[in-house]
Amino acid sequence: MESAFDIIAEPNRRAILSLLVSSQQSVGEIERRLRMSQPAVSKHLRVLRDAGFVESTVDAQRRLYQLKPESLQEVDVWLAQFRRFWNAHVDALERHLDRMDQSQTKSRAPTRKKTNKRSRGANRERDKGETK
Amino acid sequence: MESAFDIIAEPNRRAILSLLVSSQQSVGEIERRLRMSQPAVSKHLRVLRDAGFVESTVDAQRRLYQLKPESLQEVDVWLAQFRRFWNAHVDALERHLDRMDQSQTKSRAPTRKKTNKRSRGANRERDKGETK
DNA sequence: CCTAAATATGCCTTTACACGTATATGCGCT
DNA sequence: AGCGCATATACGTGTAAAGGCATATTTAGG
Repeated sequence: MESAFDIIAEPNRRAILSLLVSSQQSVGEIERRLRMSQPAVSKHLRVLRDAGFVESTVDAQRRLYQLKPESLQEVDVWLAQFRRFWNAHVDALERHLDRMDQSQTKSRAPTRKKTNKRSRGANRERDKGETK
Repeated sequence: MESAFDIIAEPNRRAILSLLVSSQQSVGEIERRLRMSQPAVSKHLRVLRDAGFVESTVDAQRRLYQLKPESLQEVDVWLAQFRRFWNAHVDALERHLDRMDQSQTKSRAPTRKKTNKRSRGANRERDKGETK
Protein backbone atom coordinates (compact mmCIF):
# COMPACT_ATOMS: atom_id res chain seq x y z
CA MET A 1 0.00 0.00 0.00
CA GLU A 2 2.03 2.83 1.23
CA SER A 3 5.53 3.06 -0.02
CA ALA A 4 8.21 4.66 2.06
CA PHE A 5 7.99 7.63 -0.25
CA ASP A 6 4.43 8.26 0.74
CA ILE A 7 5.39 8.06 4.35
CA ILE A 8 8.05 10.71 4.19
CA ALA A 9 6.01 12.92 1.92
CA GLU A 10 4.22 14.26 4.96
CA PRO A 11 6.15 17.13 6.60
CA ASN A 12 5.03 16.33 10.11
CA ARG A 13 6.08 12.77 9.70
CA ARG A 14 9.48 13.86 8.53
CA ALA A 15 9.70 16.12 11.54
CA ILE A 16 8.88 13.25 13.83
CA LEU A 17 11.50 11.07 12.24
CA SER A 18 14.07 13.80 12.52
CA LEU A 19 13.18 14.21 16.14
CA LEU A 20 13.64 10.55 16.79
CA VAL A 21 17.08 10.48 15.28
CA SER A 22 18.58 11.99 18.38
CA SER A 23 16.75 9.86 20.88
CA GLN A 24 13.49 8.17 21.62
CA GLN A 25 10.54 10.30 22.57
CA SER A 26 7.15 9.89 24.10
CA VAL A 27 4.03 10.96 22.30
CA GLY A 28 3.62 13.89 24.62
CA GLU A 29 7.11 15.12 24.00
CA ILE A 30 6.61 14.99 20.29
CA GLU A 31 3.33 16.76 20.65
CA ARG A 32 4.96 19.50 22.64
CA ARG A 33 8.06 19.92 20.57
CA LEU A 34 6.38 19.89 17.23
CA ARG A 35 3.30 21.70 18.41
CA MET A 36 0.86 19.42 16.86
CA SER A 37 -2.30 17.98 18.32
CA GLN A 38 -2.06 14.75 20.21
CA PRO A 39 -4.33 12.79 17.86
CA ALA A 40 -2.29 13.99 14.95
CA VAL A 41 0.87 12.72 16.53
CA SER A 42 -0.67 9.39 17.38
CA LYS A 43 -1.97 8.96 13.88
CA HIS A 44 1.33 9.73 12.27
CA LEU A 45 3.06 7.41 14.63
CA ARG A 46 0.62 4.74 13.71
CA VAL A 47 1.49 5.16 10.07
CA LEU A 48 5.20 5.22 10.78
CA ARG A 49 4.89 2.16 12.88
CA ASP A 50 2.88 0.20 10.35
CA ALA A 51 5.45 1.11 7.77
CA GLY A 52 8.20 -0.16 10.00
CA PHE A 53 9.88 3.17 10.50
CA VAL A 54 9.53 3.27 14.24
CA GLU A 55 8.77 0.97 17.10
CA SER A 56 7.37 1.64 20.52
CA THR A 57 8.12 0.43 23.96
CA VAL A 58 5.85 0.81 26.91
CA ASP A 59 6.81 2.97 29.85
CA ALA A 60 3.90 3.09 32.26
CA GLN A 61 1.26 5.15 30.51
CA ARG A 62 3.72 6.47 28.04
CA ARG A 63 4.78 4.95 24.80
CA LEU A 64 8.31 5.63 23.83
CA TYR A 65 8.89 5.67 20.13
CA GLN A 66 12.21 5.11 18.54
CA LEU A 67 13.57 4.82 15.06
CA LYS A 68 14.15 1.51 13.41
CA PRO A 69 17.45 1.51 11.61
CA GLU A 70 16.47 -0.25 8.43
CA SER A 71 13.57 2.02 7.84
CA LEU A 72 14.68 4.42 5.19
CA GLN A 73 16.63 1.96 3.17
CA GLU A 74 14.16 1.84 0.35
CA VAL A 75 14.53 5.53 -0.24
CA ASP A 76 18.25 5.42 0.07
CA VAL A 77 18.51 2.60 -2.40
CA TRP A 78 16.37 4.40 -4.89
CA LEU A 79 18.39 7.52 -4.47
CA ALA A 80 21.59 5.68 -5.23
CA GLN A 81 21.09 5.77 -8.95
CA PHE A 82 20.92 9.53 -8.84
CA ARG A 83 24.03 9.80 -6.79
CA ARG A 84 25.82 8.06 -9.57
CA PHE A 85 24.31 10.57 -11.92
CA TRP A 86 25.45 13.45 -9.75
CA ASN A 87 28.94 12.12 -9.59
CA ALA A 88 29.09 12.41 -13.32
CA HIS A 89 28.28 16.06 -12.79
CA VAL A 90 30.40 16.82 -9.80
CA ASP A 91 31.78 20.03 -11.13
CA ALA A 92 28.46 21.70 -11.52
CA LEU A 93 27.34 20.27 -8.22
CA GLU A 94 30.36 21.59 -6.44
CA ARG A 95 29.64 25.04 -7.67
CA HIS A 96 26.09 24.72 -6.56
CA LEU A 97 27.05 23.60 -3.10
CA ASP A 98 29.52 26.36 -2.69
CA ARG A 99 26.76 28.82 -3.21
CA MET A 100 24.57 27.04 -0.70
CA ASP A 101 27.23 26.87 1.94
CA GLN A 102 27.55 30.58 1.77
CA SER A 103 23.95 31.58 1.83
CA GLN A 104 22.59 28.89 4.06
CA THR A 105 24.18 29.71 7.36
CA LYS A 106 21.48 27.91 9.16
CA SER A 107 21.46 24.87 11.41
CA ARG A 108 24.62 23.33 10.18
CA ALA A 109 26.21 21.02 12.65
CA PRO A 110 28.83 22.85 14.68
CA THR A 111 30.91 19.74 14.33
CA ARG A 112 32.57 21.09 11.31
CA LYS A 113 35.73 19.17 11.75
CA LYS A 114 38.42 18.40 9.36
CA THR A 115 37.62 17.59 5.80
CA ASN A 116 36.19 21.03 5.88
CA LYS A 117 37.18 21.18 2.30
CA ARG A 118 34.25 18.94 1.93
CA SER A 119 34.72 15.44 0.71
CA ARG A 120 31.33 15.57 -0.84
CA GLY A 121 30.52 12.33 -2.52
CA ALA A 122 26.89 12.01 -1.68
CA ASN A 123 28.18 10.53 1.51
CA ARG A 124 31.65 9.92 2.58
CA GLU A 125 31.60 6.35 1.56
CA ARG A 126 34.79 4.71 0.73
CA ASP A 127 33.10 2.17 -1.42
CA LYS A 128 33.85 2.51 -4.98
CA GLY A 129 33.10 -1.01 -6.04
CA GLU A 130 29.45 -0.20 -6.27
CA THR A 131 28.09 -3.20 -8.03
CA LYS A 132 25.98 -1.84 -10.77
CA MET B 1 2.99 20.65 -3.83
CA GLU B 2 6.19 22.21 -2.86
CA SER B 3 8.67 19.87 -1.39
CA ALA B 4 10.80 17.42 -3.30
CA PHE B 5 9.31 14.74 -1.11
CA ASP B 6 5.90 15.33 -2.58
CA ILE B 7 7.35 15.13 -6.03
CA ILE B 8 8.90 11.74 -5.57
CA ALA B 9 5.95 10.39 -3.67
CA GLU B 10 4.25 9.67 -6.96
CA PRO B 11 5.30 6.29 -8.38
CA ASN B 12 5.00 7.33 -11.99
CA ARG B 13 7.12 10.33 -11.35
CA ARG B 14 9.77 8.18 -9.77
CA ALA B 15 9.61 5.92 -12.78
CA ILE B 16 10.12 8.86 -15.09
CA LEU B 17 13.08 10.06 -13.11
CA SER B 18 14.60 6.62 -13.10
CA LEU B 19 14.12 6.46 -16.81
CA LEU B 20 15.88 9.75 -17.30
CA VAL B 21 18.90 8.69 -15.34
CA SER B 22 20.22 6.70 -18.25
CA SER B 23 19.56 9.29 -20.91
CA GLN B 24 17.18 11.96 -22.03
CA GLN B 25 13.86 10.91 -23.43
CA SER B 26 11.05 12.41 -25.42
CA VAL B 27 7.52 12.47 -24.08
CA GLY B 28 6.49 9.81 -26.50
CA GLU B 29 9.24 7.50 -25.46
CA ILE B 30 8.31 7.88 -21.84
CA GLU B 31 4.69 7.30 -22.69
CA ARG B 32 5.56 4.13 -24.51
CA ARG B 33 8.02 2.74 -22.04
CA LEU B 34 6.01 3.41 -18.95
CA ARG B 35 2.70 2.68 -20.61
CA MET B 36 0.96 5.71 -19.36
CA SER B 37 -1.28 8.11 -21.20
CA GLN B 38 0.31 11.04 -22.94
CA PRO B 39 -1.47 13.69 -20.89
CA ALA B 40 -0.41 11.94 -17.75
CA VAL B 41 3.20 12.01 -18.85
CA SER B 42 3.01 15.65 -19.79
CA LYS B 43 1.46 16.59 -16.51
CA HIS B 44 4.03 14.76 -14.49
CA LEU B 45 6.78 16.29 -16.52
CA ARG B 46 5.27 19.67 -15.84
CA VAL B 47 5.44 19.02 -12.16
CA LEU B 48 8.97 17.72 -12.35
CA ARG B 49 10.01 20.68 -14.38
CA ASP B 50 8.44 23.24 -12.09
CA ALA B 51 10.17 21.56 -9.22
CA GLY B 52 13.47 21.80 -11.01
CA PHE B 53 13.98 18.09 -11.39
CA VAL B 54 14.13 18.04 -15.15
CA GLU B 55 14.59 20.41 -18.03
CA SER B 56 13.54 20.17 -21.62
CA THR B 57 15.11 21.01 -24.89
CA VAL B 58 13.28 21.36 -28.15
CA ASP B 59 13.86 18.95 -30.98
CA ALA B 60 11.44 19.74 -33.76
CA GLN B 61 8.04 18.79 -32.44
CA ARG B 62 9.54 16.75 -29.70
CA ARG B 63 10.59 17.88 -26.31
CA LEU B 64 13.51 16.05 -24.87
CA TYR B 65 13.55 15.88 -21.15
CA GLN B 66 16.61 15.33 -19.08
CA LEU B 67 17.52 15.20 -15.44
CA LYS B 68 18.91 18.16 -13.65
CA PRO B 69 21.76 17.13 -11.37
CA GLU B 70 20.96 19.18 -8.32
CA SER B 71 17.41 17.99 -8.21
CA LEU B 72 17.31 15.40 -5.51
CA GLN B 73 19.68 17.10 -3.18
CA GLU B 74 17.04 18.12 -0.71
CA VAL B 75 16.08 14.52 -0.19
CA ASP B 76 19.64 13.37 0.01
CA VAL B 77 20.50 16.00 2.56
CA TRP B 78 17.56 15.08 4.69
CA LEU B 79 18.45 11.46 4.47
CA ALA B 80 21.97 12.13 5.68
CA GLN B 81 20.97 12.30 9.31
CA PHE B 82 19.56 8.82 9.10
CA ARG B 83 22.65 7.47 7.50
CA ARG B 84 24.51 8.65 10.53
CA PHE B 85 21.95 6.88 12.61
CA TRP B 86 22.35 3.69 10.62
CA ASN B 87 26.07 3.78 11.00
CA ALA B 88 25.59 3.78 14.72
CA HIS B 89 23.68 0.59 14.27
CA VAL B 90 25.83 -1.18 11.77
CA ASP B 91 25.93 -4.34 13.75
CA ALA B 92 22.22 -4.74 13.76
CA LEU B 93 22.10 -3.75 10.16
CA GLU B 94 24.73 -6.25 9.28
CA ARG B 95 22.72 -8.95 10.86
CA HIS B 96 19.67 -7.81 9.02
CA LEU B 97 21.45 -7.79 5.72
CA ASP B 98 22.96 -11.16 6.35
CA ARG B 99 19.52 -12.55 6.65
CA MET B 100 18.54 -10.93 3.40
CA ASP B 101 21.63 -12.16 1.65
CA GLN B 102 20.75 -15.59 2.74
CA SER B 103 17.27 -15.56 1.37
CA GLN B 104 17.98 -13.70 -1.81
CA THR B 105 21.28 -15.26 -2.68
CA LYS B 106 22.54 -12.84 -5.17
CA SER B 107 25.88 -13.47 -6.77
CA ARG B 108 27.86 -11.31 -4.52
CA ALA B 109 31.20 -9.95 -5.50
CA PRO B 110 34.15 -10.60 -3.20
CA THR B 111 33.42 -7.20 -1.71
CA ARG B 112 32.14 -9.26 1.13
CA LYS B 113 34.21 -9.15 4.22
CA LYS B 114 32.49 -10.14 7.36
CA THR B 115 32.68 -7.95 10.40
CA ASN B 116 34.35 -5.38 8.36
CA LYS B 117 34.33 -1.77 9.38
CA ARG B 118 31.46 -0.78 7.30
CA SER B 119 32.39 -1.76 3.84
CA ARG B 120 28.89 -1.36 2.75
CA GLY B 121 27.67 1.60 4.67
CA ALA B 122 24.89 3.72 3.39
CA ASN B 123 24.42 2.58 -0.10
CA ARG B 124 24.01 -0.93 -0.90
CA GLU B 125 23.09 -1.63 -4.41
CA ARG B 126 20.03 -3.56 -4.98
CA ASP B 127 17.53 -3.31 -7.72
CA LYS B 128 13.96 -4.07 -7.40
CA GLY B 129 10.64 -3.17 -8.81
CA GLU B 130 8.37 -0.61 -7.36
CA THR B 131 5.62 -1.77 -5.20
CA LYS B 132 2.55 0.33 -5.18
C1' DC C 1 -2.64 27.52 -45.79
C1' DC C 2 -3.77 22.82 -44.43
C1' DT C 3 -2.67 18.67 -42.32
C1' DA C 4 -0.51 15.46 -39.41
C1' DA C 5 2.50 14.46 -35.48
C1' DA C 6 4.02 15.56 -30.90
C1' DT C 7 3.06 17.76 -26.78
C1' DA C 8 0.53 20.80 -23.59
C1' DT C 9 -3.55 22.25 -21.11
C1' DG C 10 -8.39 22.56 -19.33
C1' DC C 11 -12.30 20.42 -17.24
C1' DC C 12 -14.31 16.90 -14.57
C1' DT C 13 -14.64 13.04 -11.42
C1' DT C 14 -12.80 10.18 -8.02
C1' DT C 15 -10.04 9.08 -4.28
C1' DA C 16 -6.97 9.61 -0.56
C1' DC C 17 -5.49 11.70 3.33
C1' DA C 18 -4.61 15.09 7.01
C1' DC C 19 -6.93 17.49 10.47
C1' DG C 20 -10.17 18.60 14.37
C1' DT C 21 -13.42 17.25 17.81
C1' DA C 22 -15.11 13.91 20.48
C1' DT C 23 -14.66 9.61 22.70
C1' DA C 24 -12.52 5.22 23.98
C1' DT C 25 -8.87 2.47 26.13
C1' DG C 26 -4.97 1.76 29.16
C1' DC C 27 -2.26 2.51 33.35
C1' DG C 28 -1.10 4.30 37.93
C1' DC C 29 -2.27 6.28 42.14
C1' DT C 30 -4.69 7.06 46.53
C1' DA D 1 -13.41 1.72 43.09
C1' DG D 2 -12.75 6.03 41.09
C1' DC D 3 -9.98 9.72 39.18
C1' DG D 4 -6.50 11.61 36.19
C1' DC D 5 -2.99 11.37 32.87
C1' DA D 6 -1.22 9.51 28.44
C1' DT D 7 -2.31 7.60 24.21
C1' DA D 8 -5.33 5.52 20.73
C1' DT D 9 -9.33 5.39 17.65
C1' DA D 10 -13.86 6.94 15.24
C1' DC D 11 -16.22 10.00 12.52
C1' DG D 12 -17.06 13.86 9.61
C1' DT D 13 -15.02 17.44 6.65
C1' DG D 14 -12.16 19.96 3.44
C1' DT D 15 -8.72 19.86 0.12
C1' DA D 16 -5.60 18.54 -3.16
C1' DA D 17 -3.87 15.73 -6.43
C1' DA D 18 -4.13 12.07 -10.20
C1' DG D 19 -6.29 10.21 -14.22
C1' DG D 20 -9.32 10.33 -18.39
C1' DC D 21 -11.10 12.75 -22.23
C1' DA D 22 -11.36 16.42 -25.14
C1' DT D 23 -9.08 20.25 -27.09
C1' DA D 24 -5.50 23.76 -27.76
C1' DT D 25 -0.72 24.68 -29.24
C1' DT D 26 3.48 24.03 -31.69
C1' DT D 27 6.26 22.46 -35.59
C1' DA D 28 7.37 20.25 -40.02
C1' DG D 29 6.20 19.46 -44.62
C1' DG D 30 3.47 19.43 -48.71
